[in-house]
Amino acid sequence: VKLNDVADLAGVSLATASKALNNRLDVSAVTRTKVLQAAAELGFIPNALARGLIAGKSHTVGILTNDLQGRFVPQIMFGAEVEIGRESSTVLLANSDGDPRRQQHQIQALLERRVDGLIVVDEWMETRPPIDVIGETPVVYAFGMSADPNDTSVVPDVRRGGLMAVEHLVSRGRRRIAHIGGDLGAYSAEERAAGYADGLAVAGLLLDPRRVFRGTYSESAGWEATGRLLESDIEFDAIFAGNDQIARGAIDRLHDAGLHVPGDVAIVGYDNWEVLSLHGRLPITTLDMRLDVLGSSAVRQLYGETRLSGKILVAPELVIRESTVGRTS
Amino acid sequence: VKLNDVADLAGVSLATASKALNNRLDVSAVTRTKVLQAAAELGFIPNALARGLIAGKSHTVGILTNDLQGRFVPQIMFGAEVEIGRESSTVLLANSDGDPRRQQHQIQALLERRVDGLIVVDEWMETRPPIDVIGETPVVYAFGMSADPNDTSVVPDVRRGGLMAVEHLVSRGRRRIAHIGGDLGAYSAEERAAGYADGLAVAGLLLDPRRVFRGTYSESAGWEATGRLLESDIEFDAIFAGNDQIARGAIDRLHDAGLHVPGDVAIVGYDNWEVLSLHGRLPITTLDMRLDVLGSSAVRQLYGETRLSGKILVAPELVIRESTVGRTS
DNA sequence: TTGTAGGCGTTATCAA
DNA sequence: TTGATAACGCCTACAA
Repeated sequence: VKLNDVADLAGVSLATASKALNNRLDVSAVTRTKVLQAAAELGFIPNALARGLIAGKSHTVGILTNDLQGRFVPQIMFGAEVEIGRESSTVLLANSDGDPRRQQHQIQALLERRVDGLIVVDEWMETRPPIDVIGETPVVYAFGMSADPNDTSVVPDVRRGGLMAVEHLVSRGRRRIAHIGGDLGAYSAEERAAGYADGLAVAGLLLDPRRVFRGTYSESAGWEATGRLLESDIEFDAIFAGNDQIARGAIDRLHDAGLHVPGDVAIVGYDNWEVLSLHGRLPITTLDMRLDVLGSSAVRQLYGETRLSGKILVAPELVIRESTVGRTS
Repeated sequence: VKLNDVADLAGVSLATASKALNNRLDVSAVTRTKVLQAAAELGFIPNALARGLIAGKSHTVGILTNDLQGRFVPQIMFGAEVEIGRESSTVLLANSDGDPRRQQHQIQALLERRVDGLIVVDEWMETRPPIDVIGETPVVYAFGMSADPNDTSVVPDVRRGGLMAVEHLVSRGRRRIAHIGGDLGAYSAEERAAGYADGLAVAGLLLDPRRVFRGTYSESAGWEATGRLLESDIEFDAIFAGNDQIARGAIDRLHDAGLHVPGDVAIVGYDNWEVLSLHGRLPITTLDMRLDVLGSSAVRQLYGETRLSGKILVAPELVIRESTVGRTS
């Protein structure tokens, strides 16, 4: 069933039917009603391919990722999808699963479908080579950062998050704040550590290197580093953990040592990974990167008149839970 | 740059250029090379909208979900995306976020774009009303089950998973196997409990109702139920947990009681949620629902000649880890 | 206010 | 083996 059929049933011309359905002004109210009725009766669904062919655009945005299963990508996609829907467009999804050859295929497929723009979403906050697009299609990077500084990359402000974590702990009266961070060399981990240093500086506290541990982003790393802290003679009344897994490991270790969280030691995590931070043994105060906001920002960059170059930072949000403000604190 | 430009540069007609690029037989080798060269030189990208307009299909599958952020949906999408790529099609993604009005919009948008089929992915394994599609577009449900038995629904065989869990524990010499299950009334929880009963029956063991606990799918539920088991005089040497969160809660509780896992009590979880099952304090033996397989099965149903009606079950896979075969067991 | 006709980029059907 | 030409379904000047 096509527009022609609708026009026939309504007893008008193809052109008039088109105008009526597209809410154009130069159609009488009676005609419009007739056409709408006919369309409804026939269950008419306009063909977006034909429309797109004429318009030269598809009302479609491509999202290119290489890790659908990660924990960050889906959240970013969520935010992006909402914003794309707001532009009455839809999402064309392509996942390369880390295979560059496959990715090139995917890009081709998306360009053939004439996406209005492309969002490249990484699972890791690292600098990455720009993708290879021929033509004018605008591209925005999300979470991962393009190596080309002229590209637009939307990323979480994790350094700020480190600062906020420390500020919060200081506001809870903590002064001897340790840091158990993630992988050495990882951008996100370095930035969080830098933010930690910022926070201490702002509070006028000395950064004691013996209170800083760096390992992997895992429970066991948090567990072990906390163990070493306990075994040493270094005093500490709070830990800023590089992520919620580390935080969970730290909490379990403190608990096993008979210490109370946050009574004896307050904990701040990062990522707000709810299975750990909200539904775990003890709800954890943590920094939410607002990946939904990040996703929608990326889309707005795509649609905006002027695309900013370089990194666009998205502020995190501190989510306060019992690991810093428990009743016994 | 369009096909016409390529034809001009190659010095052939539009029709010939088309044939050359589509690997049709009736083109001389020389001409084909000329055309391919011209296309490469111009960076020609065929317009899929024009193609789709003629073919009447878009080489695109719609994935409709209402919870992008869940932990099951992304995995299912992953499997589906791979399989859809294999058919050299792409994914049109739409997320209604649980809003029925929005969902109707999304369906409309996907149909307008002439998707070749629709996959409806739920975050919960529950019976759900079929979606309202006008026209011939085939629909397959994944994870959630359509209330209409004529529809095709691809779901994990969780009952079988319960059976496999018990069989595994029995094979490890356990005889007094407790079950801490998920929400009463939840399909997945009921089926897992039924599988637990199956497993005991197969092994010739008596189902002691005092060894069965039902609560929520949470760490705290696992923690508490295990506590009650410990406080009672009921003997148990293993727990089949309804999911990995419950399993983790149980493990922590046993640990706090000074018991060894799996030495004193072996634990099997469900879902293979890796943050808990693999990267947690103790790697957990668990059942993986093979959601990637589920996703690709759904796609195969869509593309297959004959679509099966009713539930299509996907077998789970037992992932053996230290919570049942630790060194001290 | 309505209708006619041309065109969007491609493929497919015929003739040449 | 090649090339005109008519679709595909819709939108939009422009004419009536």
